[in-house]
Amino acid sequence: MGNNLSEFILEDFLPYQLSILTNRISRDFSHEYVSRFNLDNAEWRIIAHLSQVNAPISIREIYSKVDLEKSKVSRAVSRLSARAILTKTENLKDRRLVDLKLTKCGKKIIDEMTMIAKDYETEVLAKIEDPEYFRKMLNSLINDKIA
Amino acid sequence: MGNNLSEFILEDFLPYQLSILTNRISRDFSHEYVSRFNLDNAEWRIIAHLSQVNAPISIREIYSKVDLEKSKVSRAVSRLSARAILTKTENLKDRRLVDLKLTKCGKKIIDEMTMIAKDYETEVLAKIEDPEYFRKMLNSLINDKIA
DNA sequence: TTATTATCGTTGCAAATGCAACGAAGTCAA
DNA sequence: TTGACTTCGTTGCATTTGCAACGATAATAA
Repeated sequence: MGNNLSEFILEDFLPYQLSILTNRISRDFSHEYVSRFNLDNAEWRIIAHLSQVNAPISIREIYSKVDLEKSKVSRAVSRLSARAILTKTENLKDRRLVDLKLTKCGKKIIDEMTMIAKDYETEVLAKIEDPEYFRKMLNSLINDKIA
Repeated sequence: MGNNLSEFILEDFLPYQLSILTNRISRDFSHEYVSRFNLDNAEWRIIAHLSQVNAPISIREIYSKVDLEKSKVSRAVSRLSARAILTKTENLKDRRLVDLKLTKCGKKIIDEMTMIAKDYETEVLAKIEDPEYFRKMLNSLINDKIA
């Protein structure tokens, strides 16, 4: 009777599926840094990003690379600074900038989290047939070009 | 010198990658229902879900199936009702429940959005080598079992 | 029946969010 | 130099969010 060809099935819709999966994974993994170090997602990303760079970097550098709101980064950085997980110092070449740098405490956190993160990732990928290929396709979506 | 084996690369971390991709896709697609019908994500999901069911369904039914907060659904439903996109009526068998039902206006919206959503999905999937296989793996992650 | 417990949808409220505006600092051109 | 413009990080503020508590209804047990 009705034209079922035009039905819309939300559960099969790619953006919805991605959202469901991502939220679940995000929630799962966040449990690790919340329970151990009482960090939120922004704080976790900031620490993780900082750990990759040797030289001090600015707030601008962070929010442009790590997909977070400017004000969110600013506030998260303040909290992290208050907890001595990182230091904020004035950049002497350009005094508008703030130099951010992990403290020993911050490095300790990322060291511990690195192992946990890798384990978690392995655990998730174990659920799919061809993890390598999946990641390749994921990357091609992220980078907007055919893999 | 340093033990680089233990470095953590945020950009390669699966939960982070999924988050980036999902946010981008979500933002992209939301543009369609925001600009055309001034709906937010919760409203969109509610309409989409309602369109799949013939019988009226409750708020509880929606938030349990569609991964939204109870209060978010309640408020979104009120807005949609105020705009006559759906109707809220008391369920006579169980007066705690509310019967939700799309109006003609609501059906019109989902009809139009169905085509747009399908086109968008096709467009996204065109960026990967083997869309079928990708979806299969995505499903196995969502359903937590090996595909 | 009555008492207890559970479930429904709504709402109060504190916290989080995101935008825009701000002061401070730097850049550039006249 | 001066003045206009840009960029930096912070913050004010209105909106959104999510949790918990609530009244209303229903289910269960005594």
